[in-house]
Amino acid sequence: MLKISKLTDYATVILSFMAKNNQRVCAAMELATATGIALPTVSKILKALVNAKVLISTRGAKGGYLLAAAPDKITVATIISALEGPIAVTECSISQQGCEQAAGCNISGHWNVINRAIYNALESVTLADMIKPQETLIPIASLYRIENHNVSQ
Amino acid sequence: MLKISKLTDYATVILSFMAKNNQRVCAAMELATATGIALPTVSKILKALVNAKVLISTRGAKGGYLLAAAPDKITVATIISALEGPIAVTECSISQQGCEQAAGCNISGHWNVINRAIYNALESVTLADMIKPQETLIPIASLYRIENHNVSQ
DNA sequence: ATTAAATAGGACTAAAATAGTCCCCAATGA
DNA sequence: TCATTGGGGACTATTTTAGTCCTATTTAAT
Repeated sequence: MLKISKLTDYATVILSFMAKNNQRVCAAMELATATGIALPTVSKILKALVNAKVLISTRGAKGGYLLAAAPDKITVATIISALEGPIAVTECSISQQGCEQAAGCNISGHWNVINRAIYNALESVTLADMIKPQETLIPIASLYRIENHNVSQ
Repeated sequence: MLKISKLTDYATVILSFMAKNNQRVCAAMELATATGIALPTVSKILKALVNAKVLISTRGAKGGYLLAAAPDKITVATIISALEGPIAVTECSISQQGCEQAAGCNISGHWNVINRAIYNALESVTLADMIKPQETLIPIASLYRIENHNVSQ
């Protein structure tokens, strides 16, 4: 199904909340309450986002988390790779080792093309887009081919 | 990491082999030998591809599998959805139920845009592309934005 | 100084998804 | 009629993901 993990999905919810409250430090506890996600899980996600430099943290009393950049500078690609590592459709596209498949694997170059395309798609949507009301979007769809979904599935 | 499953990866290897031997019926056993993938696993994949109408099967002695269409009509999107179901980055993009996340989930529309973009990317590459020598490709990359990968990850 | 409120890091467990195998049935050609 | 080949589905094992918890560290307030 080629899906993102639950944690990544949560991350977008958390970050959307923070984007709406822009420039205010939020404690993990507050975010847990606001989103309905359990505190330990929220913490885990926030830690990952800090490591990926999507968030900045301050420790100690009155500490918490803050977006490291403006919402329109934080892309979905960034969020996904913060929680799941590099965006790559196959293992072999990450490690340049190539796979051990004996025969017929000269395909990796093609996966790279696909990866690039997907990466660009994910790079085209930002946190700022995500907190816009739904009507105002559909813009990037026009960047991509919409026609001929004709092969049966 | 947003990756396809191992089985899907195998499927592309198997289908590539078949595309190169186009218009010849291949038995599961032959494909297992040719690709180095275990027979039961190959069978499982072939069954899924038949169900998705990517392959046509003939039973009985001298039976086997055949591509249901020309390699340039079989897209990567089709192969992935044959093995993994509909291509959708989030659960909620499939079932229109919406998610149970209490607060702040008006995001689904945005995921749909992303799904569409990814789907089109996967739809742009066919089996025929995959069996081409690597030099001859990189075409669809130009359909997508390549610039500004500037947000840190 | 001490304490309370926060995050950091990492170990651990539980749950779910994926991969892989196997068995018995149905079809077909020799 | 028998050997060969696919069909369907159950089952097990493995791996990944999700979720929790514990201990240490930092900092503001008193």
